[in-house]
Amino acid sequence: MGNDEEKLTEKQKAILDAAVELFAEKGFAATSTNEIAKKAEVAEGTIFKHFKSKKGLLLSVLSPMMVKLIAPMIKNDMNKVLDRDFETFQDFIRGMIENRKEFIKKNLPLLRILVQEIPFHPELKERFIEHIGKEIFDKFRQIVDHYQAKGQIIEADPNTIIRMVAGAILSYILARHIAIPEANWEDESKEIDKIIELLSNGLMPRE
Amino acid sequence: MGNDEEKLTEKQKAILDAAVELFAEKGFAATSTNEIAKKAEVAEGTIFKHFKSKKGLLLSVLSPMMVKLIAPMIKNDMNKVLDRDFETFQDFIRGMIENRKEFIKKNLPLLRILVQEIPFHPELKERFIEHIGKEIFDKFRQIVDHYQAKGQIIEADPNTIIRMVAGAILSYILARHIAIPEANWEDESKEIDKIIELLSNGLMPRE
Amino acid sequence: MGNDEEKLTEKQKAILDAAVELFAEKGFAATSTNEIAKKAEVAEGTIFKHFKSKKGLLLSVLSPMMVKLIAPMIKNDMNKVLDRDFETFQDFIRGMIENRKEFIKKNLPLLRILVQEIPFHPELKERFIEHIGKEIFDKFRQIVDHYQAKGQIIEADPNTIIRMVAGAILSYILARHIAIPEANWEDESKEIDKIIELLSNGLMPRE
Amino acid sequence: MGNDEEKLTEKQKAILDAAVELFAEKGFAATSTNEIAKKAEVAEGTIFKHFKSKKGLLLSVLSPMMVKLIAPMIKNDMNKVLDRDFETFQDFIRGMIENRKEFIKKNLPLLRILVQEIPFHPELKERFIEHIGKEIFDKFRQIVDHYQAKGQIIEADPNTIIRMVAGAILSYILARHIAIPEANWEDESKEIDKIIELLSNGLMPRE
DNA sequence: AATGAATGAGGGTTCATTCAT
DNA sequence: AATGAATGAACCCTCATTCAT
Repeated sequence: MGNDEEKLTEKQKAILDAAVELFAEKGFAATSTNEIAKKAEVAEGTIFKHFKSKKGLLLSVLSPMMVKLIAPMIKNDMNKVLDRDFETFQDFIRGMIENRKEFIKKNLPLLRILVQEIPFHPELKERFIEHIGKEIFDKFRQIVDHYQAKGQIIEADPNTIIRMVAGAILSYILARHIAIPEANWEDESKEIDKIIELLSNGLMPRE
Repeated sequence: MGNDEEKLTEKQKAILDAAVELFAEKGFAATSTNEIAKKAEVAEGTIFKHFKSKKGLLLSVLSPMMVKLIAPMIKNDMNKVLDRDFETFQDFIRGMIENRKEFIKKNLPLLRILVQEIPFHPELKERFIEHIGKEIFDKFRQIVDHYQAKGQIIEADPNTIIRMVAGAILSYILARHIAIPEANWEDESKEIDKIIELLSNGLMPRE
Repeated sequence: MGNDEEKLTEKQKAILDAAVELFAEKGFAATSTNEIAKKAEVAEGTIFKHFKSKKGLLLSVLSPMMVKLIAPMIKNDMNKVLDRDFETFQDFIRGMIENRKEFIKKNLPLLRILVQEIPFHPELKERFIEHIGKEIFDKFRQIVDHYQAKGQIIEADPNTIIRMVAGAILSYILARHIAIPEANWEDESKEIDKIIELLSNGLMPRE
Repeated sequence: MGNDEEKLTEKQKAILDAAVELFAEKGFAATSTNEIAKKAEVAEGTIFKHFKSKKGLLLSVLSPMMVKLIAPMIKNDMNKVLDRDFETFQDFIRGMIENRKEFIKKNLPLLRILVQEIPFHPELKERFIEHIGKEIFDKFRQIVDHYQAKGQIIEADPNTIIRMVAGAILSYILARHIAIPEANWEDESKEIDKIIELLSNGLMPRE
């Protein structure tokens, strides 16, 4: 069920695509397998042949995105930090965002489903926290340590720092792409600059 | 349907309480009116006599909390700012949080339902944005202007500032009370101090 | 339950009126007591205080009309025939129609309910056939005998004659007042004349 | 939903049969889909898979009979009249009845349902009047014209003539097969003879 | 591998009726 | 006499899932 995209048949892909679209639009519980089958132009039985149950379909939908969103951070970003490809913490944040921007935009519906459904599926939550949240959190912590050691960021509680950074970025993504996409937003990289600036320098004027 | 709590009968309260608990636990779509009736120790028909439909029940559950969460900000906080009861921006944020802390803790399930269901109910979203979101956003903007005029916070884009503050606070609430309440957290007011400190001074050391 | 109209309270009348209107419009089974209560501006419980059950209400609605429609025929028409107030069979038919015209027009909804519901309520059917249908049929038969004896109508099977007359009149009422009231009809008494003419002289030309 | 009988599966036929029986016996509104399912020995869901809704089932029940009852009149009877297969108006009526006798007897329950439900389902009424009633009425009118031109029937208003004939036949069918089938009826063709005789010669003796 | 007819449990909702007030 | 809150059975319908083809 942890399908690598390459091994999927046309029908399987059609089902997954339809499921993503509908789960994101109406929520998992409010989407019927019948609707999915229709949108995927597939018989209802076919869904169950491939994914065993509706829940299995949900997991198959979410699994690959978790991996793809998280893995590069652990593999690449960390190394780039250690190899001094990111000289400053700001560079790191900008780089991290830049690397995921396209992926996130393409997979917004998936992210939405993940965020929506995690509270209702303990296995999902557990899997996410244990295998992914912790790992990424650890990596992030090491990165914070790294820049703290270099004296680039202050000696505050790393947890709070991480939450602050994550909160700033996520609240931006949520506001821009999900909550009020209809507002007139500036160019994306400018918005990101503003966030990074504020994050690093705070809200109070420097003397 | 916009019930003042005082006018509710025992049964109505029992239904609302049961609904809140179950909606928060399993989500709106995955909760059956049958379950609600059982938990409220009421006949299923009674629910529909009072709330017309399952969706009507959802609205009746969410309406009062929206009002109670938002109204005081507009009425009280703003005045306190103008009356210099909050000397600094930090004081304002601390005061605002302090005033809502109890309410939020008592109504966490309701907040959760609101956040979970808003994406799937356009009327809800509209009502929230139009009648509440805009008003509170305007107020907040005035407050930012006020402190910017006093030179207490930098001249950055107010939207970004607001998102930053809100993001920091919400990510704390989410992390502490919903996502990983099982982590070992420090005393709440200390955590709040850390957030405010970081928000105002930023992540980079002041020389 | 066989209420004489005089003894009814305001509420009872309101209930009966509302019931008549709704039963006629949507049918007995498809009308809810709740609707009746609302239209009668009465509490739902009140209906059951007075009429015991929904079916009881139906019977209370239909009982008086059966009596009023049928009784005069037995009491008056027959005597008029015997007293030679109706010289010919045609006079009799015209008189009978004339006497009931107003009543029927005013009570079309009731007639409709009666016709609609009789097939589904054996007691109703039985009561109608036993106590009313037979009596009126007997009377009618005597009348046919009377005019046959006078040589005014042919010696055919009285049953067939009665059915023919009744069929002609009813199909006119149905067509004009229920099935296609929107067609452009001639003046009512002219239509009646045509029916009587055709009934008595038949479809074939008299040489 | 306008099913040709041939294309129906066993289950579909069973459902339709059960529905006809129950609708005729208790009326559409008073028949539950649960009952139909049980009588058809089918799961309740199956009904809705095939007929979409209870109302859809009603339409599927009635549609084919409307067609089958009416179509032959337009196609065959008219031609027979023109081809002088029916020399007299009486022949025509007798032929028309004869041709439909079996069908009507087999489909009495269906006729009953049609008559009972038409008043409560505007689409049904409309469909019947527009697509069927008008067509058959026009045909019938042409036939009356035809025989009037030949001098076989009098020059009265064709509408009245049609209503008279239809009323006579229908009141016979209603009386014999629905209202009081328990009465002791003569042989059917004799009854028909009597009706035709009365229709053509009227109630008054020809000197 | 794929279908879609069939299932029956359970969904939200309405119902006639009761009963304390 | 009148109310209307409360009931729970029954309503129509949808659901995820199965299975013969």
